[in-house]
Amino acid sequence: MGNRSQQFSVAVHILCFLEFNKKGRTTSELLAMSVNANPAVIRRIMRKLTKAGLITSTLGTNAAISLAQKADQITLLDVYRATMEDNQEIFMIHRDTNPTCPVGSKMPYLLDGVYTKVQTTMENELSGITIDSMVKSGIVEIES
Amino acid sequence: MGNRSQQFSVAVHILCFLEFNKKGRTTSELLAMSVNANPAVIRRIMRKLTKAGLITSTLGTNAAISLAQKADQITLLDVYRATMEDNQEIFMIHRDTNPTCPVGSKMPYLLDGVYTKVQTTMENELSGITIDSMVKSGIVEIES
DNA sequence: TAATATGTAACAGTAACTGTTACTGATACT
DNA sequence: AGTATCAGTAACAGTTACTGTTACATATTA
Repeated sequence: MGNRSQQFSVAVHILCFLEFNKKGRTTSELLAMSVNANPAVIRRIMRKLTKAGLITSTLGTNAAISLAQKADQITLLDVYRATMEDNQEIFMIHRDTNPTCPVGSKMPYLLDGVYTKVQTTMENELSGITIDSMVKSGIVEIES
Repeated sequence: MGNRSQQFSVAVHILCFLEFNKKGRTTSELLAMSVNANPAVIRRIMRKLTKAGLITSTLGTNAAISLAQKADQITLLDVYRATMEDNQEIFMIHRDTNPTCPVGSKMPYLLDGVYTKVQTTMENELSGITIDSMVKSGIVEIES
């Protein structure tokens, strides 16, 4: 139970790093060092962020990764949508209930309604937090 | 990613069933039929609900399961807390980051703050939904 | 052409949940 | 007393998903 994947957190980490180091050149190996994970893991998450239009990357000797949008326009909802691709739902619904039972036949529908409401609230909260605000609030002291 | 466990949903199902069938006798086998799952699965979840003080059960020939509180006082937050015991956190944080990196060293703390805020919002939403309201809104037609 | 770094595929290891069986223990009815 | 019933619990297999890792293909720059 609970969300066992750390991809959302690592994705936020990557984006914050890119914003923090925007004057320098960021590679997947550098990100891997900051996150303390394998470069392939970073690239696996990068693929989703690229697909979602949040980052861009170039190939070759001077390859570099950078934000595809301004940091104050990338919200945690964008990151959530990008990393949670398949499993967008906050809670899993047991849909294989007994269709002949007055309760069982209606539970999936009922839960759908309730979870949608909760999730919308959560997403509104996420949409109010930007990468820029996170970096500025927590990782500033070195930049002048 | 996302929450792969259906225990929260099944727990809500169980509680709604108990409220709906409060004039009858509910057994774990009856619940298993409504949920369409093995009775042991039901009992596994019942254990958590009992521990949290949401249901009571008796043993013996006429054993029965019933709500330990009035249905309009049991909220989905109670159910969430009961079933998510260990994994209360909505998102997993990658805590094994690089302590020598200005970004990596601060990410876990930053994410803690953000996630706590989001989770509080979600929990407030859950605390506004009761078992009684769910049953009344969706599973009423048979009761007069 | 060589070096560098991303893109991608494949595989093992691990963790968690569900499904299932089987047994124990408590209670009520005969 | 004795038996039937049903909750409580433990144990195990099967499945799924994520992380960690290696290896290779691909694109770009020097």
